[in-house]
Amino acid sequence: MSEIVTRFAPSPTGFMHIGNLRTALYSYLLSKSQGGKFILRIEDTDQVRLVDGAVDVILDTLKMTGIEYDEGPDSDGGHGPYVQSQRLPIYKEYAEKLVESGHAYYCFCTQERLDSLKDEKGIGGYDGHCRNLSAEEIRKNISDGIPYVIRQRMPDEGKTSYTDVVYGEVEIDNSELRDQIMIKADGYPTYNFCHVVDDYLMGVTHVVRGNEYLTSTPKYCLLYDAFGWKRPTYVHLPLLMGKDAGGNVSKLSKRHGAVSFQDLVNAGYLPEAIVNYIALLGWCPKESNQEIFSMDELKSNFSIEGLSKSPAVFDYEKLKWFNSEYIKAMPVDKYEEKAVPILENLCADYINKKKLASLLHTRIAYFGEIESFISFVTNRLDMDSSLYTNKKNKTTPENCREVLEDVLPLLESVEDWNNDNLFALLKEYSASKEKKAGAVMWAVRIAVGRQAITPGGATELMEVFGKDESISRIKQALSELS
RNA sequence: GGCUCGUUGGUCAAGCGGUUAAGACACCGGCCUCUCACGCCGGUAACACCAGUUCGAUUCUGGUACGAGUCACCA
Repeated sequence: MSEIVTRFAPSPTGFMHIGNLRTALYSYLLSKSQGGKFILRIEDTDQVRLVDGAVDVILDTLKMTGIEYDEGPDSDGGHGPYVQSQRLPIYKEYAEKLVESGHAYYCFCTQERLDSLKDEKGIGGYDGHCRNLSAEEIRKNISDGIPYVIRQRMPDEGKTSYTDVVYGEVEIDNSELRDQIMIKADGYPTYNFCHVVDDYLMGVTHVVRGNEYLTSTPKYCLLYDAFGWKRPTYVHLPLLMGKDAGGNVSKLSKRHGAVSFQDLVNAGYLPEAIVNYIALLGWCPKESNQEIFSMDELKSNFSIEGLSKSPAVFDYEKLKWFNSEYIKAMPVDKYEEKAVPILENLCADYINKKKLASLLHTRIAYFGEIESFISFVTNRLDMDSSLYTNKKNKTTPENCREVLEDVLPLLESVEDWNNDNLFALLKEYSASKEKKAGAVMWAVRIAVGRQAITPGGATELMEVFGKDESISRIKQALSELS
């Protein structure tokens, strides 16, 4: 059996759409699950849409996600160059071959004429106007400097079909196929043509790509046939969808929120969690209900039979769950490496960041969420004394005030200010007064935190704030209660 | 509009002729607990519709509806 070769062929648009990343992932996994080869190719033939630094975005993303290519722009495997704009002579040569064999032809039609062919809905369709130009006319037009493109000649009748690995048999009437442009007037090839040439020349055996190519694939099959090349195996993937506020589903785009890999990383999602989640959007392991997968596990578990046919809606809630699982699984030192700097940026010097970070560890779904959790730390919030009322612990503003008065001098005398000592102290106090520990804790927690729900209990909060700030907050609370 | 593909709970998704139709997220209860979170236990909720084929259809076939993709000198 010959080796499987797959590729990822993004356009350098400046950002990595999450759906595109998933395509890369599946392409990579398909190859690596079988010990095959994976190629990265940059499709930059649209000179109008070139963006500076866009290739770096692609390279960085693949690096961060652990999708490693065997051949690519910066690692030649003998099939280079891997950037299409550097392969222009190759496309020219192959296009000419097709002209010679009658599978393609020169077209000199103007944009105006093409536009006039479009219907009221703006749907175009070339009429084959230049199909049968004589050699004489072609020579004259070229020497007159009339711009031209090279078009693929589609069969007039019959059907073209192929077997897709996930969708099965796909058959299209040739009458549906337009004489598509292979080489543009600027001399650059179109995707429709050059990806076929490249895939063949680079030995790609399995073409993995989005479902939007399902119906144009017959044209590519015809190209393979015209060259006399063996067609690759096609693996079309269901699209990634987004749901808007109104509940409408459509192709995942910016209106649905953050959709680029970089956006998600910036929001504080971990690359491993993102990869894990998108791997499961359209693929499911066989004979297992496992959901948490490392890249190595994905490689060994991936199988093409697990691919789904139907589009999947990207669910930020589920992503959050994956991310929180990954955060919780982080070793403390690694977690602190990420969380503490964020807190240092946000909090005053006297705040115990490590402690705060540890309180947040099981509470945040992504790192960008930290800020929203700690407004009570960075400010003394406005509060209402009704917060002191708690039914379960039978607390009221009045009895909380008594507790705080009792407890203040006790706290002031604490030398070693940490959670364990503080907890023991308050526990002892509550026992001596025959109060519920919860009632004492409630009073202190509200006085110090100044909000109903806090990440952490009374004594944990006090450790975070340190002695001076804690005492100061209790004094303020007392003055507000009198 | 033509063509192509799709349709299991709100979302992801197992199932591949006979099942009490898995599991996960979300949601709702309960337990744990210095509030919340974590953790644990439990619950609500689905085969788009109509015909066939069959002893028997969520599973096979056809149609309908709905959704999506595509019809560029973009990929």
